Amino acid sequence: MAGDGTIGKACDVLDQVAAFARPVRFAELLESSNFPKATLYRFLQTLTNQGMLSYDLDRQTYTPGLRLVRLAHAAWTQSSLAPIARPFLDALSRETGETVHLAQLDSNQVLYVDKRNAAQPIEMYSQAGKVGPAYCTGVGKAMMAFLDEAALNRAVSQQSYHRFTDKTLTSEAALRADLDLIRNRGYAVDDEEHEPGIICIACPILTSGGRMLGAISVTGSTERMNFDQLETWVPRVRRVAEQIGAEAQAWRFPETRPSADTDRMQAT
Amino acid sequence: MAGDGTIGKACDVLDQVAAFARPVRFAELLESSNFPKATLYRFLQTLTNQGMLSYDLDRQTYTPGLRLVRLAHAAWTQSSLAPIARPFLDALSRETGETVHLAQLDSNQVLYVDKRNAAQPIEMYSQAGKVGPAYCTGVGKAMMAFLDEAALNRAVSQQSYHRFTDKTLTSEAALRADLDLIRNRGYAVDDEEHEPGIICIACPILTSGGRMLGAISVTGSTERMNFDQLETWVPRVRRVAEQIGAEAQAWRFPETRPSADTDRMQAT
DNA sequence: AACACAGTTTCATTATTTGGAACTGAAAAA
DNA sequence: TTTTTCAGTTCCAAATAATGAAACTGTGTT
Repeated sequence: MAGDGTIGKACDVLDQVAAFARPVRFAELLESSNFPKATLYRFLQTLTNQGMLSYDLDRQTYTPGLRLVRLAHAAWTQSSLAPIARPFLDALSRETGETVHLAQLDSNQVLYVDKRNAAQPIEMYSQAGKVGPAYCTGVGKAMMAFLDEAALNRAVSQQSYHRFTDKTLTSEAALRADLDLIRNRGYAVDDEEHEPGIICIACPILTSGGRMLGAISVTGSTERMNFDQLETWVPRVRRVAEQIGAEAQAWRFPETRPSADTDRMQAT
Repeated sequence: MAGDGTIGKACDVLDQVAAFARPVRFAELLESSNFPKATLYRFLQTLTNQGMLSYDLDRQTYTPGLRLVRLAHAAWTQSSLAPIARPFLDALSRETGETVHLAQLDSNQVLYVDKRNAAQPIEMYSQAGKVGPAYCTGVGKAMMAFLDEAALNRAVSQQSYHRFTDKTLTSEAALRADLDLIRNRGYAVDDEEHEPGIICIACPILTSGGRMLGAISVTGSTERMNFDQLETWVPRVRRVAEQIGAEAQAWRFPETRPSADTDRMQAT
């Protein structure tokens, strides 16, 4: 994955800082990277200077910078399916009363780009941007199943196959078998493969040409329901996925995108 | 602002793509940048390759990439005041029933990092990441007023002073005068300077050492209230700002940050 | 068939990055 | 106090990567 000259290296550094998920010291980064001291130092300086990292002078620590938040807003608005999918997610969430996720694939990981939570309806951004494993989540498998062969091979080979529960698929072969099944029936299932007690169904979002754009899922808990009940929703979820796919295809390009930023700022 | 070697240029390109706020063609970028064709081309390739941009093969357009969303999640969680401020914003929003903003300064612009909206309580991430002008918003002025002299000079000189309404402060002198006032009384006011009908009060968030971290505001509309009513909330807002400042100072560094990622994923 | 034009590739030149090593300053150990 | 240690910082010749003018490609147009 690495290695586009200077820019690639700089991105690696960003990822590394982000990966710590807490403020990091120079020394810690030095250890976990394989850049020489001076090189890493200069990268950190430059990135900080650019606002891609932020440096706490007192504690001498780095964290990802706010400029990323600004840029991500644009990314979320333009590159993600979230603005298009929003009304559909709202509807689906209302109808099912369950947690609904919208995800896309990033570096063969699941990137959650939007969410509706049954219980606690706030909590949005804390989820958008979160990543998860692809091989043991409904959305992850739904997406992988509809990649073209080359991309699928890459994706499948890059999974970690960590055993989260005793139902987790822990081999490439098992995953491939499940993906074939998913491709045939058109939806994926997560039967407590990632977290005990959590089950879900997921449908891929595809263009009419068959290109995979993302996936949506409805999640439930085994305490409140079983699979048969959850699968009741499959036709509805599939239909929503189709609608999102169709809109995504149509939407792109009224030359100036109408108003992805939906609500008036009213800020101050 | 520009010019840290290759990395700086790459960041410029990212900003440029983001600035279009819609998918952009190569030619459009070429026109608005001053990079030579081949140079710009290679930057776009590399950034796309890294997931910092995404490229629509069909339409031949670039948009900011999803990797930014992933990185921003980390930035928001770690570098912003949002996780610390969350409960305070919730409370303030409940008590006042008005729109509440949390902002920080990024490139001398206001970056909204969190929000509670009176009317429509969802809508979070669409706001987090949005930027606004500093010289004509409550939070912007509250923050600028408490910058140290060097930073303040830079900030003041970089404002655009565009006249949004006939109450907008449109000169450096007028702004500086207002900032002095704000510094003395400890809070800022936006009297329809950005949008007609929208008024707000804002308090800076400071460390005990006086370093400015951000600001919070309560916004109202002239239809429903006047300034006297709104200013009733000043002591409360100031207190919340102080609490957030104190927590921010304390929080940073239980060596492994307890759990910035608050809620269980339950994803799939 | 000829043209126009957006997008892509090439390659010798130029400028930047690189990283070993030496330096600094503050804090811990003697 | 003096010495040691070590994280963080600076330096500079060598190595590498970025540069950009110009040539090319291929798609869609006159």
